[in-house]
Amino acid sequence: MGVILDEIFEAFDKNKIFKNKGVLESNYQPEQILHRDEHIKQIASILAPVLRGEKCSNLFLYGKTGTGKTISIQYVKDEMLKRVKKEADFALKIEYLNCKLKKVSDTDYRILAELIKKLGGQVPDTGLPTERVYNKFINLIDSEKQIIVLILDEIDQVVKKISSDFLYNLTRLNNELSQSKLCLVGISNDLTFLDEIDPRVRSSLSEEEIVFLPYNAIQLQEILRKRAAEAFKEGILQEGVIEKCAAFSAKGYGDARRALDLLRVAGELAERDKSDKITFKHIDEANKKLESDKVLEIIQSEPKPFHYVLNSIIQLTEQRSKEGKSSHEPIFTGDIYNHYAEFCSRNKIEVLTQRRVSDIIQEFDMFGIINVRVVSKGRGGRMREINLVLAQESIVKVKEIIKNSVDFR
DNA sequence: CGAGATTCATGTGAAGTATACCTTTAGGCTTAA
DNA sequence: AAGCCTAAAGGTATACTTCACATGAATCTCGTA
Repeated sequence: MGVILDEIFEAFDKNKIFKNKGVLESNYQPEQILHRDEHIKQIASILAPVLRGEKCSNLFLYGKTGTGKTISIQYVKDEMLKRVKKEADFALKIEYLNCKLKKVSDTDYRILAELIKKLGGQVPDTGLPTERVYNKFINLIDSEKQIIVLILDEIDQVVKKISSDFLYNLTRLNNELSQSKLCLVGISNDLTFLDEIDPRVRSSLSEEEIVFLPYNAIQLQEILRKRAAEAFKEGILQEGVIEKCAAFSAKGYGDARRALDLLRVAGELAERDKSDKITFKHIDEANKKLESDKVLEIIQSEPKPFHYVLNSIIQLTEQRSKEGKSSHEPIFTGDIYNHYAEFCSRNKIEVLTQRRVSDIIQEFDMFGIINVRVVSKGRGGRMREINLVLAQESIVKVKEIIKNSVDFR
């Protein structure tokens, strides 16, 4: 019955492009994963002991973004959870946590808090001694006989922001548990991650390792075709669009997630255009849009002081380009700080120290909003040379955001 | 003329401060037996 | 007497400041060819 209704609704739907947009969204879990059979088999065989209530080896997955790490582990996770219900003399919990999420990323405290929440406990956002949160976590795990698989995605972020002590503690946790067992699955985008961490952690965390290599252009195309067939209506893709999407992101190291985003946004743009085809033009536009959206989101979530600094950077950049294209003088830390300080005092905003502004500039660099290079001008001193790397259209939007956060006189 | 010392303007690390939250604890008040 | 609420006490995380030292090449100094 439902199927029939679907058909009716679809027939009446004015939407010419999408059949099922969800297929292209990043949290979509396809029932079949292309080109990752080997990886999935490996993961499954390593984690299999868990189904019998035994501890399995800790596992470490790495590969660049969009190489199918997350989707593969999720797939195995779901399959295992399906299977475990039949025989239940112990509880099996598999928890997935993306350590890069804004609310999680900063401290070990937050990660633990998040894990506890996922396991059904309660923890406030701040205030508790970290030690106590650890204990709470241990108690929660050990309260009943169970086996827990913790999947920590983007685990490199944790170590970058915190320290490897956190991971060390986690790997040692099994010693403190009496009834339960804990298995760790780490996922990292950073291929050099393992080399940089404490060897003690390294040996225990990566008892097993699986490397995910990027998809090549042909594999990407197959993946895109398959998804596109489910997501779009028949015949709305211009010839070569799939290839172009694949090419766009194969350049960026075969990132499948990005390729799918590209396809989805291109579809949305085509829809807005009232076009009945997705063309190359839409792909190009989608590419730009994705770039600027990412940046805008970051900027929007930053606190006000960041906006003031960014404001100075933008204004100085525009000044420089107006003055004369020939000179094209770069901007330096000092310029920004002076402009910023003047701007703040003019608007009666508290002025931050140079030290702090320096850190803020560095953070902008990490976000990719800015390109920064430390240059020494000999006796002229040593400073950062700063280049804004935003497209013109996103600069306009950034200005909007900033304007809203500044209380002009 | 060239090697080594100086110097500039800021990078960068460590440690300290202020603020915002959080739990625990203890005292006072209410409630029910 | 037990239960509940509230305020004070005691902790932590975070954003920022202060202090102090590190950088690295243009420039200066000065001995030497």
